[in-house]
Amino acid sequence: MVRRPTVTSVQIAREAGVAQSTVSRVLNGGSVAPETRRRVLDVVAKYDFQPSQAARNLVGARSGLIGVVIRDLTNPFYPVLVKAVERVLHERGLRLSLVTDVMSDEEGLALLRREGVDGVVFTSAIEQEPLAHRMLGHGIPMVLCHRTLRDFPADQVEADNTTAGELAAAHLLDLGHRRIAMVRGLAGSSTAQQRALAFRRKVAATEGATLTEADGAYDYATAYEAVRALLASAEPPTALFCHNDVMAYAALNAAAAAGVAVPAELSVVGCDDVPLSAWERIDLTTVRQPLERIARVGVELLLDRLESPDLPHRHEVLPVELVLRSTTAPPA
Amino acid sequence: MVRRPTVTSVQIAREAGVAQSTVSRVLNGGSVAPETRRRVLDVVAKYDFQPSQAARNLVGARSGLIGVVIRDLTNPFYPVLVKAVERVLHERGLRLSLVTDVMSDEEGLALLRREGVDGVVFTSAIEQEPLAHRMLGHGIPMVLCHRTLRDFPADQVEADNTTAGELAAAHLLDLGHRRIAMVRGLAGSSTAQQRALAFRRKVAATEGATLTEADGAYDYATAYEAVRALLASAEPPTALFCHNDVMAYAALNAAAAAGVAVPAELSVVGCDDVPLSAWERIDLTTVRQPLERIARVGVELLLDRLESPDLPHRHEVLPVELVLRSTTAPPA
DNA sequence: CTGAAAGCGCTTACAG
DNA sequence: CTGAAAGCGCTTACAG
Repeated sequence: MVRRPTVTSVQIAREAGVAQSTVSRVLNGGSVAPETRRRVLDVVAKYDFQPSQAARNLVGARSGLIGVVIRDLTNPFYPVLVKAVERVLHERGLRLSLVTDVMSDEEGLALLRREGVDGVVFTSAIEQEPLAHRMLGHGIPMVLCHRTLRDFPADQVEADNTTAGELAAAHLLDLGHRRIAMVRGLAGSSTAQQRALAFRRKVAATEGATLTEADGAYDYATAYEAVRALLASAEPPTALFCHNDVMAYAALNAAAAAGVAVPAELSVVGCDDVPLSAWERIDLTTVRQPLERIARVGVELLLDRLESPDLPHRHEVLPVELVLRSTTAPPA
Repeated sequence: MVRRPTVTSVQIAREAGVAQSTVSRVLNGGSVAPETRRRVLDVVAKYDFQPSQAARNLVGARSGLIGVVIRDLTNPFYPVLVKAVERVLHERGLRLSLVTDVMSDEEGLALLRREGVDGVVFTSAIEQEPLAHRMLGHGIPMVLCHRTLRDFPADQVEADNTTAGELAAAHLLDLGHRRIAMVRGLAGSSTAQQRALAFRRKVAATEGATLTEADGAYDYATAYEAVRALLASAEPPTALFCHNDVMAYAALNAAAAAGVAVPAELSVVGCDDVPLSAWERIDLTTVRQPLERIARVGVELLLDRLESPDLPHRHEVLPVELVLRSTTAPPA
């Protein structure tokens, strides 16, 4: 393939009768005489000139690229998060470089390094998993956004997952449920750990309440199977806390498949409150995470750090709230 | 911010005792003596060297970047499409540069030009809208993927939307419905136009059948309101064809809100068949588009064109199928 | 097979 | 305010 011809700043300079460096100054806001600036901008407009990002990155201190590490884009949680991150980045004139589960951690890291990202918004950290540590080792500024890591030397933002677990437990216990189950999120994720811990503690403190747990890995299919098994057991639970909304949908669907009425025979509480959950056909009682704010604060922490690398690390915890809808009720 | 120090090919060369161009040859598969190659690769491995993509882009004929233009990432249709596109690109060693509705068309085009994308997968073409034409005008190779444009000089792939409209109409008519409504997709989109035309034709050919139309713009909220209005009319339809699944979900939810039983009082057919539609709580009868194949064929058409710019334009139409689930039944 | 050199298109000191 | 020049880190002919 032949490189298609592109207008460069040299050609703009020639046509405007100035030095190439003057074109650069006009575009980057250096001091230029008004008349000169006008002449240059006229030629820029004439060709709709767009300076090469590759050349800029090569010479400049920043690439304007921010890596965003997620996992499965088809989990409805992530598009909401990515969109919010993208919006904030775009407001600041930054671009997003997406790393998903289409590639391995190894490949993702290599890509972000080759692309020279200025920083990374890491949303899917897992304890005992080296990717986040390796990134930091390569000197890439990073914010842990949504999922966090204990004692990790970086800025972090997350929802108050402890309160999330407590709110879910308190709600189900207050309704009178005692045979309770929990479908956990991905092992090693801070969100699952914190929600599980808080939920367990609250249930354990209640006379006569029993808790069964299953691993749902934040995955629809895994959770569906886990709930199917729970409902088929000798003493099925009357209430279920799922660590995210997607697993709660799986629970609702598995219950429907098993002929178990929600909420009459089974109460279900999720966690996230993605838009789907408000649909009449779903109408899920869930703990709302402030997703937009998590994204915005995450990006802002990262940008602050790019400005001031020596700032002490910050760790923001954002409030959650229980959203009551129609998937919970007192036990039969 | 200070540029953080990065290992370059010059340093690799020095440490391996070879010329910098030899390092480049090792990495890009030029002819190098096995012993030399080994020495270089040892040093590359020692530092986990990643060559700068910016420098590569600046000098090379290709950037390895493919623009992917979508609109709303939170419409569950797009994550599926983007993921499929990303997977194919990754198999070919290419990266994706995402343009969404977070930015204007103007900004998106400027970005793709600055980034020097090798080509663009355009998924959201609209008739009477200049973005696709302007891209082509800038000499950017392009494939119209999913939505197409009449007489547009580029490769195109789409589902057989005419058959989609016919299948939906035939199904509802066969069930005995005569008071039928259609919620149209975005005006100017080929998908909405083709589906509408075929559906109308089929209904018009049926004695006694009437068709009411509403604009849903492929948007949940718009469709919800449209269906609410339809159901509140003096002679509400007994069957509904929505031009995509998201609008069908809106219809199901609006029906639930209005106390209209589906399918007893209202049959609903969608179009897409995204994973959600198979959920027990939704269980939507819909026309399946081969999304993965649309994405794969789209990327392949584009890559073929990058290899051979003078190939005649191809236009692929992929088959659809009706997926019967529980949102349709004979009228009461 | 290997090295020296040119050059991709910019930004950024440095002079004037 | 403006221009000439260096240089970012690579790939790609071109010699040898």
